[in-house]
Amino acid sequence: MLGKTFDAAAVERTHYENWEKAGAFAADPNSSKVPYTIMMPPPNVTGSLHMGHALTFTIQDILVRYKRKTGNDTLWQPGTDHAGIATQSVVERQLAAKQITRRAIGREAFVEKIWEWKAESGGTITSQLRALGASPDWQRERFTMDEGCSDAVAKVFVELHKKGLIYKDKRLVNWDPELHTAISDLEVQQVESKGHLWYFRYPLEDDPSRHIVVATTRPETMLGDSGIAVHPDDERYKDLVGKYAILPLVGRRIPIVADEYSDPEKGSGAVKMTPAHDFNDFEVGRRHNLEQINIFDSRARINENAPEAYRGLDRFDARKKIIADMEEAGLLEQIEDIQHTVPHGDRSGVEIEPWLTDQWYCDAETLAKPAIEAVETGKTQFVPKSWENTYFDWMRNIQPWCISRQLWWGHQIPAWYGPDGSIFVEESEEAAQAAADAHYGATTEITRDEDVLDTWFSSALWPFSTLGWPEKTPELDRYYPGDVLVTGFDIIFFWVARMMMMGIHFMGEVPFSTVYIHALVRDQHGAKMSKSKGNVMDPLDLIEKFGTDALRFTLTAMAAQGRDIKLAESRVEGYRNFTTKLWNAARYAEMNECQWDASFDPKAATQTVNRWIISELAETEAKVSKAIDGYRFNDAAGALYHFIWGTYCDWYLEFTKPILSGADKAAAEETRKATAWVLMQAINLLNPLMPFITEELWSAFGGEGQLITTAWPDGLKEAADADAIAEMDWVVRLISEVRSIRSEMNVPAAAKIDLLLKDMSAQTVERLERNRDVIIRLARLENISATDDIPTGAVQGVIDEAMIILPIADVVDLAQERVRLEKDLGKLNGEIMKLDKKLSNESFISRAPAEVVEENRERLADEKTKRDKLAAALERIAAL
RNA sequence: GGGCGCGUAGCUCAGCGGGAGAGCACUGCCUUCACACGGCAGGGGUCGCUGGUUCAAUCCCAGCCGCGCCCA
Repeated sequence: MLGKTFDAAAVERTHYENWEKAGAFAADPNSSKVPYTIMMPPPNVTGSLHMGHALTFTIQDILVRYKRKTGNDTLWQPGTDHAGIATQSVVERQLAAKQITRRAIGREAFVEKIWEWKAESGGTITSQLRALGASPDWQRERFTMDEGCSDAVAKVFVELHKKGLIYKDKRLVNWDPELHTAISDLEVQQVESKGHLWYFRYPLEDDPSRHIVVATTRPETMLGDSGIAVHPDDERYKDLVGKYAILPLVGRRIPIVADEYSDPEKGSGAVKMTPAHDFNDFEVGRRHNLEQINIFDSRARINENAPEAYRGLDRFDARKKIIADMEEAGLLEQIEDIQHTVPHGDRSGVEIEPWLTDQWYCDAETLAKPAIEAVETGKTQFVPKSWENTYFDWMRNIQPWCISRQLWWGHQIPAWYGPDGSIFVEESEEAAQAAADAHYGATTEITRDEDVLDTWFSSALWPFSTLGWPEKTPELDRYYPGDVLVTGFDIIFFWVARMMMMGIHFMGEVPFSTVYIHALVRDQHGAKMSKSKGNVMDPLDLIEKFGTDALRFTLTAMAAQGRDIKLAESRVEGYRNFTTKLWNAARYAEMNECQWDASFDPKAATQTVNRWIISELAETEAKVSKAIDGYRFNDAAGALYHFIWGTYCDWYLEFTKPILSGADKAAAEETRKATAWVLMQAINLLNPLMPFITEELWSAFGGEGQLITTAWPDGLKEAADADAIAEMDWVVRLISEVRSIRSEMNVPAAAKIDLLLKDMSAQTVERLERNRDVIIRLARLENISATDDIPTGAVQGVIDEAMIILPIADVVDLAQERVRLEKDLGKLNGEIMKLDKKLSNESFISRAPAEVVEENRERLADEKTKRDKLAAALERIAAL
């Protein structure tokens, strides 16, 4: 016996364990079914489940569960990535609490500590994914730093290096002075902030009484200035180009050059050039052979390349001192308040310092070309399509990808150096040693590059490294390329772009044919969820409160393409109520001994009401399949919600109550079976969205095996019956009309009244006879009969050709009835006027498609019939 | 500055060339034998503004106003 409400917490764990035990999630490389592959973008091993995860994994899970049911051999490849900076920071903080630094214990011991931590807490996110009901093939779970993935990384690095697509270069990088590592452009957040523009006077070499004024937002960088740029067309400075200024506080002689980079409108029109500390200056400096003077150490303190007075100062202290010193020297002309963006590291939160270092780069431009073409030619398609623009824009302007990081946690770069700096890039130390020995002609000591690779380098290989590449495994052959990559737009650059580049280069094929970009989950007011704002909703809290199914269904129902999700707890509550509704429908079926019979043949149903619900089910199945196939998850959720609540519960279960208790045993028996059968089919359709409650009900009703591996309903269309739909639609409309009149006329809910019908067609008479009991029950009637007369003071309505007459003269307030009829007539007349106007328009008749014209004619006729009947009813009232 | 997107019922959003929809909220009635996490009925919208295309525009196009995001 089912309990009064669904207790999610009580059954979720059990069903999940049963699925895993039964191997329901497992891909089967030996299967003859068509493979369907989703590569789970690996979450950070340090992470814990947030709303974004909940959405993205719910969507992936729906696709995978659906495809399993529709006859595919599915591989949903799970795993985690090692999240270089994030993970290293966590462990460093733990050590710092004990006053230990990583340098103090050394690389080997430190990395060991991280592995220990990973063993301890690395399972958090995966266990939370289980709580969400995600069904990836856990047996195949991978980690970006496990042996196979690491081998793939080494091989890729070596191969790309041999082709010249990976190289070492001295360039400016985004340096995080807190974490002491280079970071990617994508890990830099531009923060809008208030700042100042300081105007400095730099004296001219040949006439120290004259100055050129430069404006800067970063005075401390002047210590590294090696030039001044002005616009070639700027009349103010034309005579100064080619001359020299003397850098104050330093005394260096620096050239004044003409370069279009300088904007005459901005500041003074003259810009100081610090090629070692600004990306734009770096480019200008290259064009004019300006010196690159690095004035910072790795902590962004002034180094030995600056005058002694400033050495050792932190960059912000140096700024204050320089401003003070310039002012004292009379060289500070003015200070302007400005609004500008300042780059910050998204992990450390500190200001990023553009810094000149030796780093490893990947030639992303070359790798991007085929990746761009693959999307242009449709080998990979974005859904929604508009995201292609974002992808193209980034890929076409891609910069060399800095892949080295000054961390200890990650894939150590497979490059070794000889005593003279010669580089040996090989997959193993032995191979590098052999190469070095051969190079030097004698056994020579080599040392390995200290740095590790960007985490995204290994994530880029995920679609094939997890399948065993570079080995030619059956899995690689079968599951590559994958079908769809599901992710948020903010990750297009991180995953999509890089997986595309590496996949095409090493596999010769795109890694996935579709990229589905879903929304971001925001709070109910549309603000991004963040810890500092305190508006974070924890999916695990919601799961605990309302159940996993309710959370999943909420996210699905709100996952409309191209729009962010503004999530409020009340929505989850609303869909929790939906699970309760479904649960109670099942409880009702159970109480009425509606038992599941797998052999029930929907095509053989004889009762109109059963043929009708089967037809509605068939339409729902079609809608849900179409919606999931088209990544329109909200449509799938909507169709199921409407069918289960609005059709099955609100109407079907009510329609069939008189049959169940009626005298026709055969009809009752068929209806019992149909009730259970339709419920079980609906549960099957709902299963990908709400896996737990559906599995629970499936077993409660004795469904064979587990619902997760039960095939999607098939052949429903053949059982659909348009006549049954038309008939029950008429019944619904009749009942609704009677109820509506009763309510408006304040007929007490408990009062049973008579219903008279006039002018019925033969078909209506038949429909009435077949559904008499149901109509009496649901419209709360005493009796229904046909009539030719309209009793005095009766209340009237219309359904199609027939008049609805409720002889309740004794309780009717005539004035109220007049108001009701006039209101209805008003609406009808409005409609009729619009249709009349349209149909009397010559161009409409001649240019609109014939079926549209015909449809409008029919509608007009229907509305007029109804209007005439109501008008007559109103006249009769007036005559009283 | 460049790009993308959004302005539809009180709120959150579907719809996107031919009769304005949903959920929640709201109002009234109902302790009807599955469900008050419920049932029945109902109110509420010049579909941001202005033009254009069309027989027909919430839907397509242009401009404007307002809002958001991404990139410089």
